[in-house]
Amino acid sequence: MNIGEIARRAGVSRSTVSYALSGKRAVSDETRRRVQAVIDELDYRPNAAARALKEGRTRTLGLVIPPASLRLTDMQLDFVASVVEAAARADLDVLLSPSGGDHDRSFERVVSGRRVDGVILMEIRLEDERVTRLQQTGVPFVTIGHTANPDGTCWVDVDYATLIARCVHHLADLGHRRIALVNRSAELVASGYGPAQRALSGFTEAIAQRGLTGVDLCCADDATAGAACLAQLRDEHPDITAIVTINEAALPGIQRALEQARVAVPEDLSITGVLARHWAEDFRPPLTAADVPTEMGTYAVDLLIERIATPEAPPRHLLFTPAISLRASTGPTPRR
Amino acid sequence: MNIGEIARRAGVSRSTVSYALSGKRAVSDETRRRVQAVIDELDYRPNAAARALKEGRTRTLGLVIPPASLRLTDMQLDFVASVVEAAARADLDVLLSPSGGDHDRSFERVVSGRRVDGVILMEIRLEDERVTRLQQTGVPFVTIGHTANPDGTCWVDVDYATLIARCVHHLADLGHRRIALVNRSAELVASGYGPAQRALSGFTEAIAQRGLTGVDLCCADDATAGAACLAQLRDEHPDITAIVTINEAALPGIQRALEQARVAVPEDLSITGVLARHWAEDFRPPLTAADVPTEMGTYAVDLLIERIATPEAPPRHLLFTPAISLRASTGPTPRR
DNA sequence: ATGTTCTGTCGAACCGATTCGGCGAACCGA
DNA sequence: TCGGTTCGCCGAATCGGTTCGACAGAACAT
Repeated sequence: MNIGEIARRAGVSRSTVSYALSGKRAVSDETRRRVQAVIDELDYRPNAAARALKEGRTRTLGLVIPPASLRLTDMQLDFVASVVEAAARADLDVLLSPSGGDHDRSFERVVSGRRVDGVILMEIRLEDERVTRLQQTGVPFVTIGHTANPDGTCWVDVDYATLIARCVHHLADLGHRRIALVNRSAELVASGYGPAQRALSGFTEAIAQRGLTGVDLCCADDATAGAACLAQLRDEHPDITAIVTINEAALPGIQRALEQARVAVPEDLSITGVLARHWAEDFRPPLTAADVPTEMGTYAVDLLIERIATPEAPPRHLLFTPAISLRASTGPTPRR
Repeated sequence: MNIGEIARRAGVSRSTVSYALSGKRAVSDETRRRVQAVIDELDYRPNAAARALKEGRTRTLGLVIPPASLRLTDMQLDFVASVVEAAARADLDVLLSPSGGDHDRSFERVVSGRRVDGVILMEIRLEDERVTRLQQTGVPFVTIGHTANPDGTCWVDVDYATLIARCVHHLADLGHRRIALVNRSAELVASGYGPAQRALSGFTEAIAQRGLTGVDLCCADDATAGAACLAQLRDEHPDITAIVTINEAALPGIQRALEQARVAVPEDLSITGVLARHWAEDFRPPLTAADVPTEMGTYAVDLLIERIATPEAPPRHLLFTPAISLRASTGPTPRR
């Protein structure tokens, strides 16, 4: 079922079939109808590889995801889903490549085998060799999160520093003087993971600015660690009256530990942070939090499409600073 | 940087470069070294589209996922991750296609544009038109979950019926007489979603076999619905002493409702079911449950690779029936 | 009647790989 | 010394599309 077969059956040349399909040159209505009839009958669709070879583009986007060993957070999952959805809307396919572990063959295939027109890179480190590699090969790319020197690249990101600072200010306005930051895991922080580092810097700055007392701790990304983290906090810093967090996976554990210790939210302890909306809403009581927009992936795809079209244009960035949604988990300092 | 450029610089013909790379014909060591040197210098990699066109295969697998609107469960996520990982090990790439919503253009591109060598289809309905479509086009495919008439197709699946029955028997052995099944959402059951339906049939059968009293309810896939479901259960069927479930997303809500109502597990109520291991382990107390294997995706990929190699071979199936892991959430019937 | 423009179609080149048939040189045994 | 193999390489065809130049015929202006 190639284009030649269609041409023969319709009694025209191969180029005419091509033009009838693409509309790039005029074709008489009569001919177009005849061609279309044959196409419908045989359920013909042009071979993607042949088209890609001739056109020099694949109509495919590469999405580099963290390896399966690191389990994806809900936010990352939302991101992948919205990327795929947005690409589908633009009639683009998405090729997945696990990377960051030892699957570098996959990454190499995707970036230098010209399998894709552009790449979206998630889980960026502040110093990331994959970015360097992409710049070398000249493949258009957009990162989710940004590196230490972000001016030369395209990216979308959440402004963790500002958002965490806003959370601190919100708590300070309510009268809180001693606040804890529950960050992501120690390994992530150590490896230069942007969100974790920027959350910390936003936290320390805001704490200093308001003259408060701040405690920051790392917490692995699971419920058990969350429970342990809350226990440790109440043990070592019993005077803390509010918590700020970006660690979604720890929330169920925190919830459990709170109930076990009979700590009432927000009467005894206020909780807020930067979280995917559904995590905030699933907590009891629902968490006052900056909701990370789920359409980040959509914006990344738009940016990438734009970059593919005009690679010489100066790189653009999108930094999201969503407003804090007031729910029920923050309140005035408890009286003792 | 095409193969002609390499040939010119190495002073050989294009075919020699190709043979040096593939090893399909003898090439002298001297020539091979010279070619390799040029390739390394220019960082050359063959154009994937050209190769796919000539070879008639793309070295790419298609993975059809549910659309983003339905949020993926953790089990599905594990599955996607393990598919991508297994494909990468076999030097295959994975093309994502959201389908089941209204993005059928994407599905059509993937299956009939010869963009992939084979397809993995997840979230199968008992009657699924996508399966019919794939059979029409003759693209090799493997489904995760199976349709009403499963003999003609390749699939991997979890034997929900048997596993849920085993859970019931386990509880019956402990003395429980009145057991509830917390199923997935009513819509899923209504739409003919296999796991939900087979869980139900396994449940009813085992209940009848042991002469027990069974209650089955549907529960939306989120924490709030989980809490509501447990409340309803304790309200309408206060004599229930054990719960069996396959609804992971409802667990945090169930946990919360239990703690609020001061119901002790397993002293007042036993809980078990078929769940991804990490959900079972994150519960307090850890749930006795049949752990759904995380490597399902690996098996699906293996099966698909096999099917691509020998499409005429009779279709194979893999039905998983993992043993129940005894943890701490089931115990003898409470004395009143 | 003649020259010009416009329409619709065709043929051929091309994208970048793989692969088959063939060919010269080296090597073998008789 | 000569016929037959083997080895290593080359040239050309091929996969299935897209696109450019050419061209016949109709429409139109002069």
